Amino acid sequence: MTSQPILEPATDESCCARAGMPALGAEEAKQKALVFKALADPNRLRLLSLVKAEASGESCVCDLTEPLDLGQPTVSHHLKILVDAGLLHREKRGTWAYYSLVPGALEKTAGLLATL
Amino acid sequence: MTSQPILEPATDESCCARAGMPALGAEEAKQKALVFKALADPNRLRLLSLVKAEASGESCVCDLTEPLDLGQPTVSHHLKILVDAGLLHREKRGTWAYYSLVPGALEKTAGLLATL
DNA sequence: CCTTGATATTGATAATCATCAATGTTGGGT
DNA sequence: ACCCAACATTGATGATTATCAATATCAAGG
Repeated sequence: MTSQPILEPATDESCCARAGMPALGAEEAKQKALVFKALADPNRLRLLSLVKAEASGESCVCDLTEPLDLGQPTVSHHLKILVDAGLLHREKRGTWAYYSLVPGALEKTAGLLATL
Repeated sequence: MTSQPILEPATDESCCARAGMPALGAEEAKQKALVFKALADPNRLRLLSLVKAEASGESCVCDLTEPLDLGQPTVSHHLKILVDAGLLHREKRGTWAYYSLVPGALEKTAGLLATL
């Protein structure tokens, strides 16, 4: 059940980020921290980098397992975390699962830092 | 001893980030992950936000303890992590310790995402 | 000096996390 | 129907981590 993207929760209740509030609320902070948690692991950063570097824009798990020197279940686990964070998109075609960057997700994450 | 800033390691051996390398190396990834690890906690995000929101640009620990509903040692611990990551600057004046944003650190962190 | 107040550090504990081995699932070929 | 290949899930384990209580440091005032 743990599969709702964090980065675009399909809108909160209010339309835009808080107007002139003094500081980050507890709930907002928890949401934003989830995205950074997804980035807080070297192997996940490398996964993002590998997917981004792929000319076709997408990579399957088998292409990502070897360069990271990790087992396939571990790679799948990391990819799931990145998908749940809204950073990667997963598309299954046949036996393969293709992962690609969610367009604009990295930029949006960078924006989270600006609106702290 | 764990007090070297990550965000500006005073230069690696080579001058600039890798030129046309296919993907993030293991060592680079570990360094970048350290910064995101520092951001991967709701209370630390709120600390950054509180410091940023302060008109004077700096906050002492006593001002940060109450709004987060955390004990003073815990806040000090989080602040240390943010300082070690190169995000906050600490200046001790008298009995108080004043924390302020390192200029450009958040922007530089955002840049890390662009150069994945 | 002695006390007080503001922070930092240490030690302990419960929770979270990264990893792997084993197993489950599912789609394509024979 | 059967098997194989690609991927996901589960369970277990060792390593980090967030937190607090207790204690240490350290500067300013009396």
